Amino acid sequence: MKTILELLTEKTAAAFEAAGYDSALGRVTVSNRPDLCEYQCNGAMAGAKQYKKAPFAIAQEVAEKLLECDAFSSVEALPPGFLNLKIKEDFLSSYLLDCAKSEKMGLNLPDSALKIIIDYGGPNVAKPLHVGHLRSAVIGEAVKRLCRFCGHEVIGDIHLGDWGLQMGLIIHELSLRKPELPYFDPAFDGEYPAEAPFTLSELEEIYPAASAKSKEDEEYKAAAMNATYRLQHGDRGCLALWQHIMNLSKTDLKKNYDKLNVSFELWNGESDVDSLIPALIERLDATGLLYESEGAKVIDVKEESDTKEMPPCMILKSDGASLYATTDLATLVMRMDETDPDRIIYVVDKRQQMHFDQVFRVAKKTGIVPEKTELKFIGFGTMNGKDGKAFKTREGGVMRLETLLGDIKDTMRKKMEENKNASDKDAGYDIDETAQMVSVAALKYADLSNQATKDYVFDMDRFTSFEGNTGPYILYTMVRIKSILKRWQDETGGDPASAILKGARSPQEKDIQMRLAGFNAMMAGAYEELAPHRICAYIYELADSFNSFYHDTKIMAEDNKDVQSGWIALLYLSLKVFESCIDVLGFEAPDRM
RNA sequence: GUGUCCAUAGCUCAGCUGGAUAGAGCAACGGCCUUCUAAGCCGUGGGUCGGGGGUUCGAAUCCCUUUGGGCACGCCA
Repeated sequence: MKTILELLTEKTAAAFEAAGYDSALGRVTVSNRPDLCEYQCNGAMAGAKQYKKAPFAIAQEVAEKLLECDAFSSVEALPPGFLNLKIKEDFLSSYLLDCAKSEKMGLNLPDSALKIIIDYGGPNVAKPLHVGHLRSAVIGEAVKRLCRFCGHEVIGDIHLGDWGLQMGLIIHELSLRKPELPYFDPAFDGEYPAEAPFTLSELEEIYPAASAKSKEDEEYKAAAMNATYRLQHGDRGCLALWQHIMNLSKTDLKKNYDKLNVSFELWNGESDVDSLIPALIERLDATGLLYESEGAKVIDVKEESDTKEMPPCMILKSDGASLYATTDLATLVMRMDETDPDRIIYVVDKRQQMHFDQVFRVAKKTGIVPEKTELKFIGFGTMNGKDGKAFKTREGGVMRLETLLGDIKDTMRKKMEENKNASDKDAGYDIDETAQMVSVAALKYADLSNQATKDYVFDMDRFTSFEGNTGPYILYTMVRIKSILKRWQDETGGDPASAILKGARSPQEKDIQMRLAGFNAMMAGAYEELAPHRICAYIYELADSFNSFYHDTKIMAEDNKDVQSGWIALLYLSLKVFESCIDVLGFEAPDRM
């Protein structure tokens, strides 16, 4: 269905036309002076030059034509040429009734769903998740859910880093620590143990230790590279160890992503495309675009319109080994082959912008990805600490995601215990579960409410205080709504879903209705720009409107049951909108907090 | 050096594609709990939108210029 702005624009456009002006001037927007009117149209000013006429005169003529309009209770022309439009209460409420009846609150769904792959997460196995992985996971998940909510078929792919030197480092370090293991015996041809010869925490200690050694010791590094080579060339022992590492690591990753409400449909990694690389090279070679430069194999990606220097994309190193770009291209080959998507969206640190520019150009130029498939890069900024530098622990180390989430949860729990009142002792109220929900909301909302492309400051104290524009504020608002709906249901036995929305009786109520009426346009805009922060801004404003209304209106104390059920309908609709929004953002609201 | 992104209240950020008096939150100050959760509500103070030009009826928004910062620029991923 049409957005309310589209409907109102149709009305004013017709009026412009009736008055003898271009109907394109009739664009209606939400008023930026809510004290004067709800909606406005500035077309008279835009058209003044074209018609060589005072904008105020045009506005007056158009206002004249809108007197009989069923949508506006008043239309006022104001100098220099504003057209101030006040909406009729019943026009607004009947629009909302239509929205409520539609599947997704008035959001238009596409005729045919696009097939979209979202590449996000990108953790390395054998390394714990840290705050550097947070943004990709949180933003990627939100973008995935946003696309899905807007009616598309979406596949999330974690794109594991599971095939590089890091694996060789671990294998080599293990061979030094536990040389007696059968994996290191070339003569061994029996079954390897099913149980991994190390624990997860050992693994997490081994990698940084090995990495540090390799930086100081050339011989050590060479041995690790050799282990990498053996792994990539099918050595049984190496592969078996690799499998152990993968199993342990994936289980742990899953557990941590679960806590964040993040999940992936595909757990593919670099290892899955390794076998495709030889064919990829042949294919690239066959295009004639691949050539040798300084010993390496590269493809030019310069374009006429470039304002900057664009280095060629390196496909093979001078020693013949593959690179980052190679696996990314091979991954594209696989994705086109298996899924043939209409769009692939990468949610990656913005510092990798140029790399992806190069990969995308090679993919298009060589036909790996056809013209019709859109390759989209969403680059996000760094999460900084209060000092403006990359977020660190107090000791200056990298903070694990688990620790961060745990700290927020602890603070949260304390706060809940302080606020505890008698009714919270009821059965079915799980303080731990609630603390978990609220902390996830706090963390995700803090991230998503900023524009993805910008760096942002993560201030632990600020986000655990839970005041103002925060995830918990949104949840708190929803809890208030849920609480009233439940009481009303208990007291009247009515079903909130069948309560009928009425025309607004107060400015606060009208404010909520207007915001609800803007839901479909907001969501469509957020999808268009792949911008979750627009959703955050929207629910914050909706929460603000609601809380103001809540304060002034004693819903349960209302004697007029007709009026009361109208409010219940409003609350029910608001809750539906809130729930849709936070579901897209990737968190949930408890019933109480 | 080249390119790119950014600069808005003391701090953290919005600003819906050029509109009226630039908005929130935090911090500061003052009010509001015998009635649906005070994680809330209402109010006060706080701005040369980095500087300078330009485009036009009108600019935080578009163009040029300048200053200060972040980031990226072939054999890491």
